[in-house]
Amino acid sequence: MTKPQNPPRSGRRVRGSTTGRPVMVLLDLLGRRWVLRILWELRDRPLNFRELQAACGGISPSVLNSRLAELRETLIIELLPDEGYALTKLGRELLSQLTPLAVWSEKWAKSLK
Amino acid sequence: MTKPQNPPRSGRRVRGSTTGRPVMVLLDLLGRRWVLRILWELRDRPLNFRELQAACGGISPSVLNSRLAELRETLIIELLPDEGYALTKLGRELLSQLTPLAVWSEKWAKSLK
DNA sequence: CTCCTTGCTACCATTTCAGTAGCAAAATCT
DNA sequence: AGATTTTGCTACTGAAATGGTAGCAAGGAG
Repeated sequence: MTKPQNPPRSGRRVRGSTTGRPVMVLLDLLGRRWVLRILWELRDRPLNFRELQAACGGISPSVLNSRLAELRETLIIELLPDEGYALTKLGRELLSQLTPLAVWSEKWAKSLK
Repeated sequence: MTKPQNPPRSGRRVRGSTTGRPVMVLLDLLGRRWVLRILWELRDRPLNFRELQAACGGISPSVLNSRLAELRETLIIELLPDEGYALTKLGRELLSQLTPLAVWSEKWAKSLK
């Protein structure tokens, strides 16, 4: 990883019907394709663009790039020169609230069989 | 709400690159448009189809219908005659893990300003 | 210089979603 | 009973998001 280059483009559009309440904005953000997955893949360590792309099973770079831009604008991840994309402090807080889902999902999977 | 009618169609396709691990399947499900929002709107009480549609800010009925079908197949919600769509026991467990996000989102919103 | 890696853009085919109209069945009214 | 309203849901079309591939510009290595 080499270029910390261009800063996040500002002006993220708020889609749909978020009434402006933070929880709605958050659900809206997390509900976008690949966002949860990206956070999940960054749980252990920073990954660079192509590592992240591979970890997400070959997500197309254009989509990955726009998701990363959105997550950077919202201060959930950051791009560290020579390290790659990493969760910020906020991002780690958010992820910590998501990790119980991994446990629950096991139980859920059993119910589905 | 009147017709408990046709049962959920089986055979939900697993999109993208879920490796089959339950947590991946879950993140994939939750990452679909409107899913988190639907769960959120059902947090207090069952809602019928049109109430839910209104609560989600006018989501188109075709999309709502397919999301509801998916959530029913995965046993997260159910359609109760004379009550409407409601979280199942599993669904309530899932939602309870999501509610801390509402608190966190307030803090997050302050950081964004 | 050449070769490789990396972040990212461009382009187009495919899928998904939005938005509206409206139907069939059940409930409600008269 | 007949008429009207409500409700779950489908159909259809245009718009938007995504998938998939190719490849560029810049930095590093040799």
